[in-house]
Amino acid sequence: MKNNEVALLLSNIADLLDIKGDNFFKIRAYRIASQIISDLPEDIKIVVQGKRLEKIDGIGPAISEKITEYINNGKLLYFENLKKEIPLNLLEFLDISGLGPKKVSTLFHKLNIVKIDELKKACKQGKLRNLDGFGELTEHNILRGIALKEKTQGRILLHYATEIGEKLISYLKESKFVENIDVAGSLRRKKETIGDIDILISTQHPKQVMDWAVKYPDIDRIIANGMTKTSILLSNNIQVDIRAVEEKSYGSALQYFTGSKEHNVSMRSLALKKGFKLNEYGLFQKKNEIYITGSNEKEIYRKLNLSFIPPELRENRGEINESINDKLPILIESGDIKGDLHVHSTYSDGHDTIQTMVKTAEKLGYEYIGIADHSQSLHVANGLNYERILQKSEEIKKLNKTYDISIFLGTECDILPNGNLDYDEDTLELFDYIGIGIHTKFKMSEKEATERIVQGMSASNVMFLAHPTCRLFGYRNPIPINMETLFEIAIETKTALEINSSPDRLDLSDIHVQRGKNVGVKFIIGTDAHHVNQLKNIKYGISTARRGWLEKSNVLNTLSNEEIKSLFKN
DNA sequence: GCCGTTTTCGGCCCGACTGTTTTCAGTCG
Repeated sequence: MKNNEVALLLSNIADLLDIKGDNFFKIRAYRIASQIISDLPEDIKIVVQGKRLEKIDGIGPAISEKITEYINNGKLLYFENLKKEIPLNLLEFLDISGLGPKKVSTLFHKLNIVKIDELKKACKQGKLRNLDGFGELTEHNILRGIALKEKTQGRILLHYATEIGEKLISYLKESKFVENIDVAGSLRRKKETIGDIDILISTQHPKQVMDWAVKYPDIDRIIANGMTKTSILLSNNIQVDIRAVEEKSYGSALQYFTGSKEHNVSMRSLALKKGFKLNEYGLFQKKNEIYITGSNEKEIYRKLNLSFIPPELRENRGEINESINDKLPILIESGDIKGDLHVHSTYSDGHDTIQTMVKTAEKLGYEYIGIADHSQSLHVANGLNYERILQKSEEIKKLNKTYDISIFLGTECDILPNGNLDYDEDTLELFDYIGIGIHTKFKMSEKEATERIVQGMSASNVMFLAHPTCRLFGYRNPIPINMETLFEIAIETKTALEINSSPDRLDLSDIHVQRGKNVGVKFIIGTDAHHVNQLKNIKYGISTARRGWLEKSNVLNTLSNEEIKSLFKN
């Protein structure tokens, strides 16, 4: 699937035009188109073949023609020519904090700088300070920006950002001047990776709050420090933006700082159409600037005749239209989850005994838990052979007599490189239910990966496919599965696709979840817990499910104990 | 470059902070 490739192409065009100094709105049109394509719920190739590109809102004749040329020829002449004018290398400069398109353009046209090393050298030699708009401090800031870029690997994972956000909030709350406080930005939207952490505060004494904020013990340096906005860089290189507003603006500020940027642009356009003006200080009458509302976020949506849009949906993927028509999904919530069917124990590579896992599951209020250990050929994970499955089965039978919660005997059976499952049919009969997954030989072509998975899912009685793409953030790329085929076979074989809640997996991703939902795929949210503390990671799987627009009815483990049992051998 | 229940032309979200200026451009979110 070339969706991401096309999205990158459009985004590169936007950046190059930006450096070139082209029309702002034209550049924005390319950026919007790029996002639309990266969020597209189907294969771009099929859309092009069906001549349906131009029907997509935000894609007009010019961009449609360019995408079509790229899909058909594997190349776009317009882009090739653009690259001759502005070297593609320069796009890297835009990631340096403090450098934007205008300065990059000056660096290129006045000093012919196209590489980071050249830029570093020029800064150190003081060659930038005489350029228009540059000064000594600019040189210093660029060098610091480069150092930061080299040190950090970009975005941080959701669970890590969540922890840091919670720590910051409890510190900031120590100030008696803080009234309301919330995380905003991508952290509130629960994106799988977070760029920086946004925190919003309402207060009548912004100066005192900001003074307290910059005394946070873990600070590397203060980037900006104003009356309403402070940015700090933590010693772990994570940037935190803290904003302070008055009580009467808290709701509109929360709406604004939660984003996404694209969602906000659409919201503000909608407000303008209805005769309002929306900014972080409130919703105002357009003509006379009279304040209408602002203290409560829900009220902002209500006044615009929209049903409330949960933060996880605010990505400008059609949520505003659905909200206008009151057709937003009723998103799944943590209380809907009735059990976890992807849990490991000391029988394979888990850290804790079945009993320990069961006790915690009971505390979480679950009706059932499924212990799905690894299969025999996965020696590194102490996979179970026939005899040890029987032994485990006996233990589960005994525990079932002692606990109110139902304990199921499951497996996370390997799909071997040849597509066969790791147990024969007789052995598979021993389990209450069967989960399958890939844990070896990840290097495959799309054809090989897809065939391997299709064959695995086609075996009888498979309940779910665990961590479908096998990705591990910062460690392993997703295996190249053809998603459309995967969805088709999932529906045909009644196999659910897992949303793996492990923070470094979150697999399937939100986009794929939404695509699957649209064609009728069923999902299951599992933690893959190898330690009792990991059972609580279910919240990250739920976040992904919510970002993929899932309702309770799309997820199998929202079913009651009796209902889920009836699915086991179907 | 895209879009239209005011418009096929003329709009397109909007404010804070920094650093380089001497009233504002660039960057950021």
